[in-house]
Amino acid sequence: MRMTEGVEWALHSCLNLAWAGPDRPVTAARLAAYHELPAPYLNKQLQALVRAGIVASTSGPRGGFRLVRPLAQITLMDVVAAIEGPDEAFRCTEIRQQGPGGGAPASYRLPCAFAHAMARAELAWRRELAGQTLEDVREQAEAQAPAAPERLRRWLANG
Amino acid sequence: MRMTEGVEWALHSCLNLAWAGPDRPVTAARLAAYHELPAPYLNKQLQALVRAGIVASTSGPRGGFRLVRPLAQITLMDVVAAIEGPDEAFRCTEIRQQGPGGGAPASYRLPCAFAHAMARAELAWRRELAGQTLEDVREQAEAQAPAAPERLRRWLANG
DNA sequence: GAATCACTACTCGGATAGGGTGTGTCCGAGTATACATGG
DNA sequence: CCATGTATACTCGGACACACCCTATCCGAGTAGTGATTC
Repeated sequence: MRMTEGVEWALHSCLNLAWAGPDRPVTAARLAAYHELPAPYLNKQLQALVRAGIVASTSGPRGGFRLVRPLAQITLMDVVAAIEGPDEAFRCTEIRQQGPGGGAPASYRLPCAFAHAMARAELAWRRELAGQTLEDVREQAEAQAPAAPERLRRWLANG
Repeated sequence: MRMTEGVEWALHSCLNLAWAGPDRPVTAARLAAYHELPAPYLNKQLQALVRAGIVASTSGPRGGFRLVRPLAQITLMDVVAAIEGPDEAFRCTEIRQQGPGGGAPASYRLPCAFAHAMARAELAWRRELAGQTLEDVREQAEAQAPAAPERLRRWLANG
């Protein structure tokens, strides 16, 4: 089981957008260059964030992306769902119904016990993701590197 | 994010092995036929369970697979780890260190705040998986379909 | 009749191809800006 | 000097190839059973 690379990019991009401030949008090319990421592909991930209503985009000169709401109102779950999609990791294909092992169809009113157990675990995962906001992460990140926000702003201004 | 199909197969196979009883091993071909699965590929998954020490294999005539320990001592985490591998879903590639965004290396003693947050969620997921044994699932499954174990044993005997 | 040996059939195990999803890239639609032009 | 229309440059957005991992498969190594053979 492996999560898409784009999730990490989207998370850092959201944090960078918050540090950049709401004054003017930041283009995908700038966000990508700041961490040496392929710009068109990061653009693709940002589009997913737009569809999820996390960031907003502006076309044309002086356009770019900006956060729609403050970091405190963006959970990790929001970003993961935006990039990875809403599907669950474990998808029960109901093999119990196939072949000689599949008995009377009346037994299949209730969901597969394995699927239920796996869903329970995924629920715990989602709950934990939904309980942490990007604001929490920002505080930790700034405690580790207090100069990071200012460095980003300078780099954006001088570019 | 998507979990391998083989996890579902491995889980049902373990349950079927428990229902078959410890008297004699069951071949991969029989286990596969019972749910109309591709036999060679299921064999591959069973090999992973062997490497993980969950089932044991016997070669030659009257060979096959059998459970090493009772279902109560096999957690969902054991099976998932055996099939999916030990790697975490979210793998931090430390993009924060790349490009102009990467500041002084001294800031990177501590792990990335995003990676820490994601790891916390995955820990909750793993904890939930480790808290449920196959015995728990067996009880639920037999409550839903009490005839299932006997049907499997009959089918194995008549095959 | 019993033990031994070789043969056979059967099973797992790892090495080998194909398909789907993520990864990376490109070009076109749309817009704010800047400039030239006319009043 | 100011308003207007136009051309321009820049940005996002979706459509297009490539690569890797999961899926599916095959054949060889090893083993238990079986039968013939010999003492």
